[in-house]
Amino acid sequence: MSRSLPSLNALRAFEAAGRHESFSRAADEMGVSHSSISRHVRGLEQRLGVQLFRDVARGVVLTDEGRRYLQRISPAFDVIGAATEGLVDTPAGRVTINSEPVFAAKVVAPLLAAFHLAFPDIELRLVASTDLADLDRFEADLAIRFARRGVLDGPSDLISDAPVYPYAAPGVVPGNVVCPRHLGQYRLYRDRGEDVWRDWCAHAGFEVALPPLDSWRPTAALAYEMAIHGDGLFMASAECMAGDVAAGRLVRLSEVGLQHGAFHLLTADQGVRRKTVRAVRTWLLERTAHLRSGHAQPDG
Amino acid sequence: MSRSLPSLNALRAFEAAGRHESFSRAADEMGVSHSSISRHVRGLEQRLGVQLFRDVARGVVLTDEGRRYLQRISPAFDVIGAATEGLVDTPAGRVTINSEPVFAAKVVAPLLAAFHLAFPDIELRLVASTDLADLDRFEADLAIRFARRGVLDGPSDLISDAPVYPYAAPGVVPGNVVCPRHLGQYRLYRDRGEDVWRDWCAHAGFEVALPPLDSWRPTAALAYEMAIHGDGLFMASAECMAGDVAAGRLVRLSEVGLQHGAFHLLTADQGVRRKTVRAVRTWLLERTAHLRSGHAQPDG
DNA sequence: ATACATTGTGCGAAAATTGCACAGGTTTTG
DNA sequence: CAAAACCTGTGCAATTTTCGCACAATGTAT
Repeated sequence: MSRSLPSLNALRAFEAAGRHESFSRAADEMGVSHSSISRHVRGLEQRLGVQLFRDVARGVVLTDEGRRYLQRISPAFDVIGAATEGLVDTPAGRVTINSEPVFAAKVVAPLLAAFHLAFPDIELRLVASTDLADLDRFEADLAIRFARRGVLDGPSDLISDAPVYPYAAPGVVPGNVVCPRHLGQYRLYRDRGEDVWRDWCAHAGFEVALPPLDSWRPTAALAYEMAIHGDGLFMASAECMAGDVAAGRLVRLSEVGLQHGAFHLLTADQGVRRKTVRAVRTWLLERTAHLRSGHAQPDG
Repeated sequence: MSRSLPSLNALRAFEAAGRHESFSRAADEMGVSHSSISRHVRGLEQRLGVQLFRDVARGVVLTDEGRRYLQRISPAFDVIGAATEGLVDTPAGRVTINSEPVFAAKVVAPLLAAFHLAFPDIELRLVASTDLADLDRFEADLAIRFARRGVLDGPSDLISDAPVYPYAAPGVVPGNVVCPRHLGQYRLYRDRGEDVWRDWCAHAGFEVALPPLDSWRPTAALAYEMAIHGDGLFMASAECMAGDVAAGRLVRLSEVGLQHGAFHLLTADQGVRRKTVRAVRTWLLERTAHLRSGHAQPDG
C-alpha cells in the first residue's frame, strides 16, 4: 500500500481555502497568515500539476477540478476529526431525519457514506416525506422542510437558500434558454404546491398568461422523472439539481432565479438535548454550508 | 467547521506504523528513518493523551484504542489517495464481487462505505453465494472462496489465512474456555462441509469420540445465528468473528486454532484486463493485508 | 554467548513553515 | 476621479519542525 500522498498540511490549507473560496478567511480560520495559505496552495498545485484555483477580480474561485477534488477529500478530514474526537467520547445511538424527498435524494443521501465513516456508532435513518407536520408526530429527531422565512415555528436553522430555476433535459428548449414569453409552448412541472411559475415570470419582469396547470399534480419525484426524460420543464432549487446538471442530464434554462423560499432544518424539542442529535445537526449544517448565501453554487 | 486536527504528518506516520505494527517497516515504506516514525508516534500520543502502542518483546503492538483509531482514520487516507490519483485518471464502471457469505457480511461489507468514497465512479456490487463454481459462469469479476491451498486453479491471491477457532455466546461454556474432552456436552455447528471439529480436536492433541453431527446441516449464516443466540458452539475463521467478539456477542473458546484452509481472491480471466477490476482487486488486498500471516489478529 | 532485530534518544544539520512588509490588482466609497 | 478598502503574490529573514546518524537498551534466535 505504498501511497504517494501530497503534503497533508498543504492539503488541509487547500481544504479550508476551498471551503471559503478565500485565502484570507481560510487563514483566519486556521490562525495563520494569508501568505501561508497562498504558498501551500501553490505548492499543492505544482506538486499535483493541476490548477486548483483561478484568479478572479476579487479573490479566487475553485476550478472545476479543484471543486471536484475538494468534494472528495473533504470527507476524509471529517473522518479524521470525528475519529480523533471519538477517542475521548464516541456518540452512539439512532437518529432519524425526515426530509423533503427531492432534497433527501439529491443532497442528503450522497452525504450518508461519509457520515457513516465519520460516526460509525450512530445509526442514521433518512426518511423522505412531503408533509410539513409536527416533528413530534413524526418519530424524527430532525426534519428538513422547504418554506418561506418565518412560517416555521420552533427552533430552525437555514440549511439552503439557493433560488429556484427552470430546468429541462438538454435539447427540449432550443438553445437551452427560455424566455417567459414562450413558456406556453411547454409542459410545466413544479415541485411545490404554490404557483411558482407565475411568480418566476413576475420576478423576471413579465406578466404573461400561463396555461392552466394540470389538475393532476404529480409528486415532486415523479415530476422530476418526467422532466429528466424530456417531457416538459421543471422548476426546482438549484442545489438539488446541481448533480444532474453536472452530469449533463439537465440544463438550467435561465439565469433568473426566484428566491421562492428556503430549506430549513428543524430540530425536535426532545432532540436538542440528545448529544447524538446535536452531532448530526452540526455535521449536516457544516456539510451544507456551501449551499447558503455568500458561497458559489456548483451548479454554474 | 473549525477543526482541531492533530498533525497530519504524524497521523500518516501512525497509520503506516499501525498497519505494519512495526516502526521499522513503516519507516521503510515511507522512506524515512525509524526514529522519525518513533518521534511522530510519541508526539501523537502526547497530543491525544492516549497510548496508541504498547511495547512488547520484539517491537510494538497497537493498544485497543490505537487499533480502533487506526481502523477509523485509515479510510481517510484511502480517500485522499484515490482522490489525488483520480485527478489524473478516474476509473469508472461496474465491478461485481461474488463472495462466500459470512466473509462477505463480516469482512467485505463493512469496507464498502470507504470504498464508495474512495472510488465514487465505480459501482461495486457484492453478491453472496456458497457455490465454488467457475467465475465465468457467474457474472462476477472477482470471487472470494474458502479452500485449502492449491485446490484452486486459475489466478488467485491469498486474502486471509486466519485459523478457525471455536466460538460461542458468552456464558454458554463455563469460564468461556472449552477443552476437547468436553465437546460432547454441546451442540456443535460448523460453517464448512468438512469435519472441522474432529480435525480441531486432533490438532489440539486429543482423539475424542464426538457425537455424530446432525444430518440436517444448517447453512453457515443460520449456524452463525444459532450460535450467537446461545444455542451451541460454532467453528469459524477468526477474521469473520472479530467484530462480534469485539462487541461482546461471541467469545473465543480456545487459543488453539486450526489452519483449516484460507480465503482466496479469484480474478476472472476477462477481469484481469479491466482497469477497474484491477483497482478493486488491489484495494481489497490492501484493506485485508492485516488478515494475512505475520500480522496480529484484532480478535484477541 | 554471540549475532540479530527492534525501539528510544541526544545532537547537529537540513528543510519546511511562518510572519512581515510591500507590490500589484480590483472593487467600493466619497 | 481619487482615495480607501480588500485580496492575493512574493522576497526575505527568523523560527520551528523534522530528519538522519550514532549509540544505548532490551529482547530474541542460533
